[in-house]
Amino acid sequence: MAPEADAMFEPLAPQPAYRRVSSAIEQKILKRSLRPGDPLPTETELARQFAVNRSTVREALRQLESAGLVGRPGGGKRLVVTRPAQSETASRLRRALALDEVTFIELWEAMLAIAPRTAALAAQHPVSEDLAPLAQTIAAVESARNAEAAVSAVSEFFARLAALSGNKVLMMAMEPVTGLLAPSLRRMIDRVPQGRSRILVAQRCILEAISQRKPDEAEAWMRRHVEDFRRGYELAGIALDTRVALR
Amino acid sequence: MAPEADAMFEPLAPQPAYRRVSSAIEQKILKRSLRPGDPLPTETELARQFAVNRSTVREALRQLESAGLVGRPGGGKRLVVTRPAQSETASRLRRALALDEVTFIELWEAMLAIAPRTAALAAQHPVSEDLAPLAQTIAAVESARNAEAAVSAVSEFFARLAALSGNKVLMMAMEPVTGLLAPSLRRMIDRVPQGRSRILVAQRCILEAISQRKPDEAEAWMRRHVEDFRRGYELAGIALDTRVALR
DNA sequence: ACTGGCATATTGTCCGACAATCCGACCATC
DNA sequence: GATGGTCGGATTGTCGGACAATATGCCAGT
Repeated sequence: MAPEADAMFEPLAPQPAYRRVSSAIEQKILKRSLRPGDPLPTETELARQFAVNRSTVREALRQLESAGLVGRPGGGKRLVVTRPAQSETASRLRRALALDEVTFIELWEAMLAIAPRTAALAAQHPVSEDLAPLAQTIAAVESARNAEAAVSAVSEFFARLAALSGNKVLMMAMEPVTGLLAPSLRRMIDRVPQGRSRILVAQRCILEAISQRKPDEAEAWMRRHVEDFRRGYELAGIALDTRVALR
Repeated sequence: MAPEADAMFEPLAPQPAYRRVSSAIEQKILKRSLRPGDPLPTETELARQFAVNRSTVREALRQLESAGLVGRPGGGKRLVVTRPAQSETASRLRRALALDEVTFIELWEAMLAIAPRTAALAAQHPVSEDLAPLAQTIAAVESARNAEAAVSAVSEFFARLAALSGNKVLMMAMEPVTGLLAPSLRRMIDRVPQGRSRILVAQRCILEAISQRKPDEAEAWMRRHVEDFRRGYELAGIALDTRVALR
């Protein structure tokens, strides 16, 4: 990872002003002295405080905007501090993975690691969760007219499950994986006729295990479910090292 | 998540020019018609093509730069298309999780899901990997003078392990988790005297299992290792729902 | 209290300018 | 021929100023 381990000097790079400005504001946000909802000073005011031109401030603001640290909720005019929306972060992660030429098998392995534990957590968490949404997505998988709709319902199933687990880290990890797996799943459903019914059986069992608060059972079913997914993929005759693509 | 489900109309928001420009370039990159390494046209040229002012182009470029889609490798002047560096994406994810007030226990659960499978994969992958770096980080943990160094060596251990697994998704997932867990680990090591030696024992066993290509054993040891971590944390008398902070 | 209108502030976009510096070409030297 | 120096043009970083569109806040009127 460090190809120039023998380099004696760091390349000295005086950062441009727009980056220094954005870092300064970013630090304030990360240190929580600027908190979500707080409005930022106006561009002219920022320019005055940093003693730079407004254009420079604007470039800095665009960086923060792109990072999701500031935003314009409600289509307003002034920028306010915000936290990166989970969906935003997830899609960024998805993009990064896709550009990294991640293969199906890598995603599947990650899925195999994450999903079963997530199911177990969803089953064991004491919070009196509402299982209706989960059941709804199962129904959506069943009643979906085309493969497209079925696939997105399956993704939704995993997302809801992660939400039930109450674990934000797992939620954040799950979304990019299912999102990237979706096209593969779609092809699989197209080619393997019994695929959908097998998915439904597994989902129902998982739901059942969760509603009965049996973590081990939920975990086991989920593991089987994920493994089944891989089998279906092989059955569909697609190479495991196929690189995933964006939608 | 959709508080205005009864809204009849989407708020029509004609996006500002700088966003349209950045989206246009972004699309080209995501579609791979602009590929990493390709130099972008100059700002003036882009301004001409999009028929906007150079300032507007610059704001768009700052967005892409912040997204890691373009960069300036080697401190050059011209921007070239690049893929988001994994470290960059990981730190963004770390930030997002930290701002989301993720708790220790959530991170730990994610770790428990990811790390054992990662260890198993590292042990079973047929590639003739070099285990020396892994052994080195263990040595670093042992010889570390202060808690700070020990902690960063432990993080490094997990990162190397993920690298050995050859799974980019797991690598990407591991980094933010260990990074956010680091401060907790640090406090734990400070307060639990035998903590470090237990870590070392586990790490050696994992290394041993990997070098002997015993996935199950590696997985089991890693699970024990992670569970041990939690125990140490409780022993240190820190609440499990403590929110993690950045560095 | 709600509404509508008005002045002001703020953003989005443009123009033009200039210093710093990176790049490539050209040239001298060994 | 390879290395190193010089130079001019191209490109970026930053600045100042300008103006239209519109969000915001204030005030009057009902």
